[in-house]
Amino acid sequence: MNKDTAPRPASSRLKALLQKREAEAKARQEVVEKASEEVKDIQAEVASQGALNLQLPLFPEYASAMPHHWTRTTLFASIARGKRKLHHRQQLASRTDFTILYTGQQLDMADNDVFLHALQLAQNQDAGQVIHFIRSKFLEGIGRTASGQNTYAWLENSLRRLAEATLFIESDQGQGLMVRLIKDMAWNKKQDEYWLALDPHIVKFFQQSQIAYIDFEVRKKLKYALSKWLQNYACGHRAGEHHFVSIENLMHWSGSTGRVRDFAEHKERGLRVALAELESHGVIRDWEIYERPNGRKKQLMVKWFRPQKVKELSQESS
DNA sequence: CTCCAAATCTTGGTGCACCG
DNA sequence: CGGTGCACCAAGATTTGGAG
Repeated sequence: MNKDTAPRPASSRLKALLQKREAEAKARQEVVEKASEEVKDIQAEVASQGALNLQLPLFPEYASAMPHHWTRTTLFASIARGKRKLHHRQQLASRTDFTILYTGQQLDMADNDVFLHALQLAQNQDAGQVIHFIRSKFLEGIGRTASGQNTYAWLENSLRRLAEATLFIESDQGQGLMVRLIKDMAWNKKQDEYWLALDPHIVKFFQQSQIAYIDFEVRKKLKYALSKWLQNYACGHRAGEHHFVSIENLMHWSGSTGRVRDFAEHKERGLRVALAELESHGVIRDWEIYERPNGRKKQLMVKWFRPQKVKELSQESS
């Protein structure tokens, strides 16, 4: 108690204090009410998302799709037979604005075909809805004609690989997400029936505008794994423009771990063969490998032009 | 359409001689 | 030495042929 302050009579002092507290309490109450309303709004929003009104968009005819970012990573790699690695929280090669930690067996371009075809089947459906398919039809859909146990065993293994793959994706803005490529699977071998459901979170990637549409009619004709990877990559960039990229980056992103010179210069495989194949199907044209001065060393670069209407070109050629 | 077994193919990776 | 062209390697994936 400080005697220097002029003490008001106890009653009026208490009265003033009471009024002050009441006002504070009222203000708090208002804040709480306002906050609870906001919480309700948020809950409603979350609930509506929880109900998964999200839909995978309808793709153009004959097309499947991949998010742009995914096409610039080694999530699906161009690897040789028998070179599949087992990853554990492996950071996949990608551009710096996007990181993926990957756990599971390394996926190759044939697995990519399976995933893309699953997306095709799931398009225009509610996210996470169950897709039903017959093995032979599915294989036909990805351009595999040979039947037999080996092929079916391969498809089953591929689906398992996709289901086992776990991705922790984070943008440079700090937004993160854990997804599986396939969320649910069921099968009945006697009836030759299979069901699978994609991870609804994947659909979020397809809600955004940056989607690479991949022409499956063209893709089925592509012979080389690297061609398929490059088709993804090329379709992840704007059509009607030239694209320039260092060959070293392309090599890393496509999952090749050999020598850059082999990747760039080999006459019977590698980049040159893949680019030539893509050009013959009208995906790209006017490609060129060139050198760019980069400090003391020269950097191997590649450029190409991607026409607007791949579909028309491919129809002309067929 | 499904299954089986064997033959063949694919493709990243490696070693090496050669050349300036 | 540094870069190049080329042959060869591994090892499963894919094809093939045939039968149920």
